[in-house]
Amino acid sequence: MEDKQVADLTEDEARDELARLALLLGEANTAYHGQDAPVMTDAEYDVLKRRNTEIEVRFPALKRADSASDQVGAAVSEGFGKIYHEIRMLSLENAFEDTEIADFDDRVRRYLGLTKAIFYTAEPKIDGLSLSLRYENGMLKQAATRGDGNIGENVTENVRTITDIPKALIGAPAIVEVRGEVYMSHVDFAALNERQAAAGDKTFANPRNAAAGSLRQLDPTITARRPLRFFAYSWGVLSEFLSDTQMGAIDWLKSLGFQTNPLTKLCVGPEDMLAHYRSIKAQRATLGYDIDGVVYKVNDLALQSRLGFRSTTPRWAIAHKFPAELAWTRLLAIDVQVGRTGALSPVARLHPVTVGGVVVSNATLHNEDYIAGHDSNGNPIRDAKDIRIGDWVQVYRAGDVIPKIADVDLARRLPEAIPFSFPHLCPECGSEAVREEGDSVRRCTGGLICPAQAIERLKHFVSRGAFDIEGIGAKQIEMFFADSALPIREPADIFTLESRDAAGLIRLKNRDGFGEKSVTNLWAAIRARRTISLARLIFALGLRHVGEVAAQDLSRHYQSWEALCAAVDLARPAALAHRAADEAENAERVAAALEKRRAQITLVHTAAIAAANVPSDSAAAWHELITADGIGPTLALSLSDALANSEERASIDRLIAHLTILPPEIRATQSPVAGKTVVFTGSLEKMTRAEAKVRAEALGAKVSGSVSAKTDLVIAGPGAGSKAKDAERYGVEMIDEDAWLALITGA
DNA sequence: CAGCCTCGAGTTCC
DNA sequence: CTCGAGGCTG
Repeated sequence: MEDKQVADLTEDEARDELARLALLLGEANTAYHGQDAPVMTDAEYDVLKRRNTEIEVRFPALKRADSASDQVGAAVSEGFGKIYHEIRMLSLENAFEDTEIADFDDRVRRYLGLTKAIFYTAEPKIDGLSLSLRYENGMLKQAATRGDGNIGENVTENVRTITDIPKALIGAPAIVEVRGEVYMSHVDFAALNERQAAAGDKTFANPRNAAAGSLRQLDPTITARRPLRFFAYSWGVLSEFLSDTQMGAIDWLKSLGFQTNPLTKLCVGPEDMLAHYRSIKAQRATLGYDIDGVVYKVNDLALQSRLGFRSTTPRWAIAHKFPAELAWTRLLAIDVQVGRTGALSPVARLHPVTVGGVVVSNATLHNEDYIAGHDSNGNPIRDAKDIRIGDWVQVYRAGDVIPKIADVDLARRLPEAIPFSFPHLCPECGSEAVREEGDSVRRCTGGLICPAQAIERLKHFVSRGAFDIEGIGAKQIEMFFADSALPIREPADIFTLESRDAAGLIRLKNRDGFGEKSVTNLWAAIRARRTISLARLIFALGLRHVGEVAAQDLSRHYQSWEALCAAVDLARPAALAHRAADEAENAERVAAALEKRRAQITLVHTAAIAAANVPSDSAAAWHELITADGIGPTLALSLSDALANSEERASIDRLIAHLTILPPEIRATQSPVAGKTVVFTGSLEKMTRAEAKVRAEALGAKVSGSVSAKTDLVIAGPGAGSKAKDAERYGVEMIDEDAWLALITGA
């Protein structure tokens, strides 16, 4: 049937064939996106996909809900449903040195205001995949991978085949989420690879990949034949909590029937933790499964909740990683890439070598000083080496991910090897590439003239946190940028794509990779993004120093694109005066060293003139900009430069013309301190300063360091000094710590 | 003004 | 994931 012409298929044959294709394409997609090796070439994939589309066109009624043709271009289906983690699955802060563990303990105790030693659990860090299991009324209901921490993949059916994971719990609360690590033992891994090889199937590079590949099988019967195991070590949502310590919770998980790691131990203070680390490290080879370090957690759960979280990691845990695996290989070439901001980044092309179970053929070389081994003044740089093409280099994967060069074997250096000369012209557009004083990167000055920068900025524009247009990813940007019939050269072009296509002679749908359906979907996806939040728009522009968070800050502060532009435009003279003053100050420093008085005097003079000519409303707009939350002079100047650049501005205006911009949502919060600016002063007795700040912010308050007319509330402990006086002077309400606690807990 | 924390921008492999 | 640097805190 596979070879039968589409025109000759009966309806039943077509249905079966679509099912077969769905399976094959699904597998290819999973393999392509996951950690597994690709199962087919792109060309083979295209042939199957085209056949799938042809059949669908002939038998529209048979089209499957999971049809691959619904995925546009190379954006392919995921194969698994998505599960939202009610409680985020976080990553851990990493430490490599013993001293970092003492630092961690110091930080924890300082934050809590404790001087005496505290208890930590220490357990091996299993090198597998984290998993969250949800039980309702004792029954396993859902299993999800970590994903990005917020949203994971639904692998419930596969997880049901893992014997270490109970399908039912006895005596458990109504809702229990258990978290832990899926892994494969060394023995099982070796046996699996032997079976795979015997059957002519691909073998896995390491147990971690084997576990990942097995868990992400679309067919649970395959997972069932893979020997996966599971250690429980944490939890998410619990309808009822039964312990007040980490160790107690682990014992509780064990009593529910989960495997917990036998090397989990309670330690007091850093020396004890390090001793257990060394003990685990010594046993590493005999454990029978891969571990990549030791995890320490504050044992007291009440303290854990006081410590809380930073943006991506808890403050109460740290992973102490084992030293990375190293491998020697030859450096074949050094290429220089150009990034979105014009940064020239050197990349090492290596003779392929296996490091930690993965074949590495590229490695980052950071910047030109890193390759030279010293900065532009000849001072040696920490960890950097004089690296030359042809050298034998030692490679490792930092954090087990990014390949880096650890060392160079000077004894094996060829006598003819010469130091790498870093280009001073952009390799992509030939513009001059300059290094700002004190900057470690050299940047192409070509701006949007440089094709590399233009492409990278477009890729950023359509990326996930920005416009996130389904069907236009990095690949499609490359394609459309080079396209002569239907080009995308700037963001606005994306929104004129459909009308240009309609008017064009060569229609998009007639070309490779785009069928009728995918074109329709693409237009729908683009239209859907004509309405966009202000924050996403600002972020998408890809201005230097303006990332996702800064974009949100700007959005929240100015509420509309017009208001933002008006403020930035108004602040322009003040911005220029600020820069002039900066340059004058720098010149002063240089002048002091080199006695270049004349140049300095000129700059100071220019700065003075610039400052004198700043209208007061401009100065006010500038002041508001740089005092807005999270915005400083560097970011403000970058923003100002971008909007004052006529070409850039015109390009942005062309884009805006196609958009409906949504103002930021006002955070609906009932807390009595929401939106208020509060200042803590004096000593606090029931909590530390840091805790107080975090709690206040969680309730929507803004915590400031100094009292001003804008302050709404001052919380004064004993020993409050000048800030209490300021509060009186500005007539700001002042309360003590107890009143504050009553206020926020009463809420 | 120094040190801490968070953010931005860079990169690899599959 | 990590480095460097911007912005904030003490």
